[in-house]
Amino acid sequence: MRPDQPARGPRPAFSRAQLTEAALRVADAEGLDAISMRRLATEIGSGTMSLYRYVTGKDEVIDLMVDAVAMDFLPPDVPSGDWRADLRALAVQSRRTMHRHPWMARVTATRQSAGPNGVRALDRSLAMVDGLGLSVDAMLAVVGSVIAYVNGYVAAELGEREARRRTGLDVQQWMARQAPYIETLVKTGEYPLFARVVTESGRELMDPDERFGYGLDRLLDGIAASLPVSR
Amino acid sequence: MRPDQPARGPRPAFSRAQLTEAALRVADAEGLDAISMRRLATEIGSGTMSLYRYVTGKDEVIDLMVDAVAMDFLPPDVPSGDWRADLRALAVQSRRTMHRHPWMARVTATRQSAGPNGVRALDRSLAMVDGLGLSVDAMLAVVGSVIAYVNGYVAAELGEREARRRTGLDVQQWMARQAPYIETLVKTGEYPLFARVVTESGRELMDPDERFGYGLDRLLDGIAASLPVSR
DNA sequence: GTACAACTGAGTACACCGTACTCGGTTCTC
DNA sequence: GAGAACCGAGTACGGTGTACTCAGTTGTAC
Repeated sequence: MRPDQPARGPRPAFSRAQLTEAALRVADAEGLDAISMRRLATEIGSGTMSLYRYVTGKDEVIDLMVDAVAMDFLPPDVPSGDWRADLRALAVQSRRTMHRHPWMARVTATRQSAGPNGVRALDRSLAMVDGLGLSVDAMLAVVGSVIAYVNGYVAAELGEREARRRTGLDVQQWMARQAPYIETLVKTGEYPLFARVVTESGRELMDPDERFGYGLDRLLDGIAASLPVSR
Repeated sequence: MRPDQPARGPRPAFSRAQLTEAALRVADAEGLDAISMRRLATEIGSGTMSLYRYVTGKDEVIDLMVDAVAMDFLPPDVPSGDWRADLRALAVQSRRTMHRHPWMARVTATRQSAGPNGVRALDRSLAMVDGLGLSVDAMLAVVGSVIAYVNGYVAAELGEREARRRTGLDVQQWMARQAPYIETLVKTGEYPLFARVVTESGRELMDPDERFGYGLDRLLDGIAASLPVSR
């Protein structure tokens, strides 16, 4: 990493913080693909190559974005004492944050956040399950499995939304476009259960929040049952 | 979709199947980013734009790839009767397949596979938990949560590997490069549990397979406990 | 047997992208 | 005031996806 304030020379025209702020603004509004060095430069009012004075490349921009957002779902400093409530809140909060920053899921799925905020978040997450009689390794496995579930669930959730957003169609139009294909699939008779899902989903089943909570609670149930001393 | 064999005109020089085969070969060996229309064209020995006779665009190429691989982890036609063993096998098999095709996790995380093989896989997965007294909706939630966990876990797993692969360093060099940064984090004393992870991970804790199985079993435990009639 | 329509592969061109390298001008330290 | 250090910007290169055009080939219908 490069120093934030230089010793000599003219004062920088902007800061890394402003750069990340601009990047977040663009990505939140138009998706991750809208981010390019040229775009960020015009957004910030500077030359394209000037950005490379502040950042080694595009990858570092994304690292900065991730770490900035990581602050948003930083768990509280000290655990409440109820590990289950804490883990659940962590999951719900993570999902909420990823919904607010839809590009996030695509990134965190592939790249672990090793920035200061990311490490702090991990540390506090581990603290939630400390003192339950688990080894450090088991603690990692517990926290990791919850995070894996959240990331996987939200990624799938946002995948569909992203696909829709890219085509520029609204929900109605998009479903209308998919309908004939789904119809042919159902008509083949080869996918009986899929067909049941399609026909019964008319009366809107579980809403997404509920479904997310369902799997999460099953996971937490299983973790609770496996603790050395049940609490 | 366009017809596979045209009525009139010269016989096509290649087929969609050959195109997907080439794409899979490239992606498996060099990663998803190595795939470009120009690259695929030279790989197949044709002009770049000729590909667009077979495929609407790059997105469809990837759809075809996903559906081709989906065949690899197609669950058996008829469930064994042991839903838990079936779901577990599905998860393990999915993970194995994604390891064989490392680009897969990045794609399935974001885009659901709606091709024929993908739908068939979903259908058979649902069949595993049919007849357990669950509503179609609950069945979707159960299967979906397992898939979410697998996708999330494997994505994280492969993210690190991908990052390493892109730098071209082997495991030793890569860890050596990260070491000083981790050291400084530990030395701050602000991340006590993270520090414990680092210091205790010297004696190689759980191996990845075990850790994957740990979270998976917790999830399945929780699902089992929530079934209307325990089996 | 021939005309014609359909279809083929290939080429050209455009608007993007990330970033290596270079240069003149500004500002701080000594 | 002299000089080093650092700034912003510009140019250029090799890549990307794909819209559009065009000559050539092939099957079918008469």
